[in-house]
Amino acid sequence: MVRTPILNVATVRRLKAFAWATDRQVERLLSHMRLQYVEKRTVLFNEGVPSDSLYLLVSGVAKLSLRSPDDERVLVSLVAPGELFGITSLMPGMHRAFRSEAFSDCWVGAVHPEVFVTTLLDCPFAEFSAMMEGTVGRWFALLYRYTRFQSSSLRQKLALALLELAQKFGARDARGTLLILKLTHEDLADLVGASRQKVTEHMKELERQQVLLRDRRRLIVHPDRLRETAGLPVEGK
Amino acid sequence: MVRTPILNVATVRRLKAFAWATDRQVERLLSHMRLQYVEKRTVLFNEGVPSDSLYLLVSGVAKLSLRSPDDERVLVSLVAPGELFGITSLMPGMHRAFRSEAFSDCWVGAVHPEVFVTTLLDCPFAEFSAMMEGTVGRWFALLYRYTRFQSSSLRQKLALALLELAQKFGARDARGTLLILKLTHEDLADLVGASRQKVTEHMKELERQQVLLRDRRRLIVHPDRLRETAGLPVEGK
DNA sequence: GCTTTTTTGTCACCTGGGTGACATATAAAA
DNA sequence: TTTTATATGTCACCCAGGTGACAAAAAAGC
Repeated sequence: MVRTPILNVATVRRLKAFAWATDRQVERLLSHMRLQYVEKRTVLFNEGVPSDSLYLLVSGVAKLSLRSPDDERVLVSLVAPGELFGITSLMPGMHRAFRSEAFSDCWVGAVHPEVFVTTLLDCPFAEFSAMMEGTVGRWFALLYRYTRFQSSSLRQKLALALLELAQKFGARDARGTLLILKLTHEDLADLVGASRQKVTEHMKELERQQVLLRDRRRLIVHPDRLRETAGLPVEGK
Repeated sequence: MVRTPILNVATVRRLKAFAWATDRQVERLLSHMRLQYVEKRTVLFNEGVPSDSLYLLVSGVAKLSLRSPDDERVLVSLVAPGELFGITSLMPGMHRAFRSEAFSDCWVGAVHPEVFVTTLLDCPFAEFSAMMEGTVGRWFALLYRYTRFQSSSLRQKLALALLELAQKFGARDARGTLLILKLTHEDLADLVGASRQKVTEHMKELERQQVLLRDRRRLIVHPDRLRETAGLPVEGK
């Protein structure tokens, strides 16, 4: 059996966690923290599930990963002792963006996000949470896209980028979603990190496959088919 | 000359900005907002400069980009009307991560981050700011790494990943920074999205170039040289 | 209208990195 | 120790995507 570590203010300070909080705040927070032992390779939470806890890594190394279209694991990040993780729980109704599992045997402290916020910030959780969503929510979406890029072909990257654009700049249209934006192939190339020529080739091909069409210099995309070519689960099936 | 748009509560609601805020809060916020016209291609802020304003895109399209090692521009994201951007200003002392420029002619509203937080959240800016840093700061670092990946060779990606690991898991050592972590080449490959074999080749080469060395199964890296191979500006020059 | 500039489409050719296969070295288990 | 499993090193071969070059088509100016 493994010895349970002592988790008090001094330990927290050594870990350099919650550096901005007062001793009193840290103490209160610790009194609400459930300490748990997680054995190497054990999954703490899976991507896509509702997120109801915030975690502090006390010892060991945790791992955040993502399942790619072709069913490979992308290692997104390794979490070091003292780091907070599982922060999707700070945004309202947001599901886990990554899977988290123990990279080595770990001790992890779990708190309810409400307790975390109200203890350290003295402001209602709902307000803080909405604020987070409104400010960093989109950045999170960006991170999500970029982590997906990692294991994607150019075709898939294009589809992902176009999907994001459709969400931001799309207007419903009889033929699909119209992008109210004049984009050159070069812009798209810069966005997905590819050469202009290859983007032209793939766009032609996507057009041929009826994933998108062009009306003069405006794009009309078909989000469902884009999701399919991007290797994402298609909505409603 | 261009007509100045009217920015009132109704407009804000139409833009779906600050959806969680009350009318009163939005009104107060607007009274502190400086509206400005930004002509296509004009730079609003540059990467690396101190960040003292938070922006709301009122109309037009803004662009966030990044200069890569080989001096190319990576287009990180296009900002749509109603989006907040420049959110590094919400974290204490953080500099701009990206350059922002007008992709088309834009109207932009600027506020001081303090005003933003205190108006919408009723909590001291310093506390909120520290909280943001402690929770989403690291995610921002991740986004930074991934956007850099976009235009990097495998060698550079490896260097970037190792640098991040050195920051998180590094311990000073006579010979450099020791990573207190047992990593296989396969782990590294998953982290940078490459094949195990190529990682082995590049690691050998980095070892030959004295960028890193190995003591049994532990890595000792030389951060400055890593920064150099990653194409990042080397500290202190 | 005509001219100039920007964007698109299509080549042929090159290269970084993926793949499979295998030998060797190192660590863990017995 | 010996055995077994896991990691590392190296190769030959293939392919997605980069590069340069140039023609055709659209836009933008005039």
